[in-house]
Amino acid sequence: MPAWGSIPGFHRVLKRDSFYYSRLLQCHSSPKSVARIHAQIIATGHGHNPFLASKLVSRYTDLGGRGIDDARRVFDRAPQRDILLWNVMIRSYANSGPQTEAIILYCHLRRTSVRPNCYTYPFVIKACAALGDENEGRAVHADAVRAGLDSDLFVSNALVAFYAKCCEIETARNLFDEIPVKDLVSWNSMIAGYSQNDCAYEAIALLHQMLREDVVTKPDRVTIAALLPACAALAAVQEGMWAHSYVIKTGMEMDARLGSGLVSMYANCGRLDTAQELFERVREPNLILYNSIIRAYGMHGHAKEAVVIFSKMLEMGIEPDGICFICALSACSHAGMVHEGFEIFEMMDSYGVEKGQVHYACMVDLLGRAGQLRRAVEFIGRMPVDPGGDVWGALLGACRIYNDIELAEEAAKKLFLLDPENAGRYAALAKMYEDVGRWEDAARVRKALRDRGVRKPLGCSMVEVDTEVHTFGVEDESHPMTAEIYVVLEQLQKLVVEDEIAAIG
DNA sequence: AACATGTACG
Repeated sequence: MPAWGSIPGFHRVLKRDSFYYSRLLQCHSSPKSVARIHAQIIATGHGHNPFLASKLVSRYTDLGGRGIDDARRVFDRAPQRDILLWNVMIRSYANSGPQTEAIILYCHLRRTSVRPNCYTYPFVIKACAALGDENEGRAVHADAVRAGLDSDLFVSNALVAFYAKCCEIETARNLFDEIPVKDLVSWNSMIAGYSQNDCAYEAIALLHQMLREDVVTKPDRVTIAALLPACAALAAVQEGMWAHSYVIKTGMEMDARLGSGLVSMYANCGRLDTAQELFERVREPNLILYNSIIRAYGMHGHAKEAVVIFSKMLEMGIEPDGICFICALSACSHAGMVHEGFEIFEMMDSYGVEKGQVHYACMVDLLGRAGQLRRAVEFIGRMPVDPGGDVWGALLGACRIYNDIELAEEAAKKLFLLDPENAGRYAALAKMYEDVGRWEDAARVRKALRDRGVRKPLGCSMVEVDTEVHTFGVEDESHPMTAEIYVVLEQLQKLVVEDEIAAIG
């Protein structure tokens, strides 16, 4: 702009119509120049032009921060609003928040004579998904049906993602199946939906359906990133390695999104070394990638490494979040690093991260596993918030290790009140009674458990051998090779004990 | 002017 202005007579050749300002906005992105062009638009009498208002709304929103407020001022002052202007303003709120504003604007729009079009619905539905507002989303869906736009591919894809986000995974699948010609986003939305709803098997099955049935649509980095949590959940190392090889084969850059998914997948499949190699390969690491690798070390008992990499992350200036502290604290607790755990716990305040139930539970677990049950109880007593099921559950787990039945009863009593549907914890108490021969008490707990009806499945480990997935639960004797497995398990336990003795001596 | 992606205690 300054360069053009310096050409003599330029302003006479160039007509300063709305297209001129539109182009001008296209090539200027700093807050100052956007504001200056905005002033010019008003000064030259183009302020009433809804097309320019749309451009300004988009531009201001792109600036980030408080830019969206400037965008809203442009929208509010526009003397006339066409559907484009409504759409870009709704889009701004859907993407940058507050998403409730997107919905409020849509409601205003419905009361005008301007008709929403096939661009409007994806924006509004996205806002509903971000808020998890199921009722509003259903209403918008109904509007789209009435407007005859629900068969639009973008609207359908947005609805699939929305219902998946609201845990209506079957509704999502039904809509997905209705899409006659699916595109990459259709497949990605549905695969991601399954992954996020703990339907790991379905996610992987759908990928295979995509590869089999849709010859034109090829998986991209979004497909892979959505698939990886499913591979991790099933410890499906074959599928996970296929995903990894696909990344390499198609020359995808190893960004933090793919990296964190792959790190977690390999860690869950027991391949810590591969997870570590992958972590180092990511050029621009971010918080989530660090969280993944810290958890990976922690879950494999390498707490020292987990803490080292946690410190390295802080040195790099990456701000930790609540999840990051959960990963670091649990690493400490599995390795008995009580002192380090408390240091990290105290750091939460200085980083402005709020301490949640899970963090307190980690600390109880840390003390409890280390055998400091009294200190754990004191810690619970000093908590500034009411201890929840997570906290009592951690204490109960520790009582189980150290056979403190009285304290276990106390913790279990609280758990019955707070978290009556969690079967695994009562099973732990019942097992303790059985260990000391208090069969009647054990039977009483198991009966109470049955009476409550809902039985959450117990946790289990999995391992994939060739093409078969084997699962193992606590006290599980259902596997055809149970006898052999327990022989090996006993050998391992002997090795661990010898190792511990060697470490002490 | 459009919809889809990663990390979480026991």
